[in-house]
Amino acid sequence: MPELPEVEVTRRSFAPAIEGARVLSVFVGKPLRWPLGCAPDMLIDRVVVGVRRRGKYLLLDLDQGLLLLHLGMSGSLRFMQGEWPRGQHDHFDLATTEGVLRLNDPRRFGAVVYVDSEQAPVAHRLLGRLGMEPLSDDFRWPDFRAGLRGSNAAIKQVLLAGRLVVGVGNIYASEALFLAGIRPTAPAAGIGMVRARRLYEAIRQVMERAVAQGGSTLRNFSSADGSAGHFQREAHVYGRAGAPCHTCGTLVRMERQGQRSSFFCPRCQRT
DNA sequence: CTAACCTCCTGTTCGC
DNA sequence: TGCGAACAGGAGGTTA
Repeated sequence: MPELPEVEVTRRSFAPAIEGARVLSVFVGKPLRWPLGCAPDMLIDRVVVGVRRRGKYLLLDLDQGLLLLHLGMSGSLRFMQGEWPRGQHDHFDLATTEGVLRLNDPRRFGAVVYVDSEQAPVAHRLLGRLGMEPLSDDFRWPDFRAGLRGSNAAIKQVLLAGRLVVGVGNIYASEALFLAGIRPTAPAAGIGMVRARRLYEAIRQVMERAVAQGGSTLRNFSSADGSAGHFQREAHVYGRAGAPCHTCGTLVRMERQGQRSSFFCPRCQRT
């Protein structure tokens, strides 16, 4: 499941190669989460100026307008030169002078949306409420601390909501909370200064480490050059229900929280 | 405003 | 061995 590290690793794996490319043709397959928002042929002859990321969205800047790409649950991109056979889950192609950017997404929770500008209503609806970027300088401790204080919801839900900090999905929320010694169900506002600070550091640390490891490949994630990630080998709690905690040996527990599974060590994460 | 739930989708896993 | 049910969850939308 692509979270921030997977999206960032994907971005880095094709951004330099696609920069300056001119669009030759566009293929749109089965419907994704939202419609493209323009006639596919309208994109022909546009030039890809750069690739940015905001939260889990990739922003493909064109010389006029931009494409918002989201990988959803099961999406991955490939960027390659030449032609290669399209599989049944390949639902979008952007063929350019430098190669073909192709979205593969079996479950089709992903999206490719064209907008005229980041200020367009559609873009604003999708991007406007996003929280701080954990890997950037705008991830500020005072703001994070204040955000926690302001919510009585369970800390894991606050992290997943993305209004305070973006990009933290189910895997990395569980891992960061383990590193900080905080139980996923703890009310955000009740977390003390020291542990809140530890969580702030843990989010940064786990995101940086995951990017360095190429993300997590649980089923079939790979970056746009086809390489898999390795962070899943380092997971302390995610997917380890019933296995001994790396720190204390207590068996890791899995509990439903909201509609999701949360993993934690009942001893290292007491409250 | 918040919080809980619903929804989209298909490959994989599980129970009988 | 087969087959349907349950599960996986990002995240916007809906409802209370």
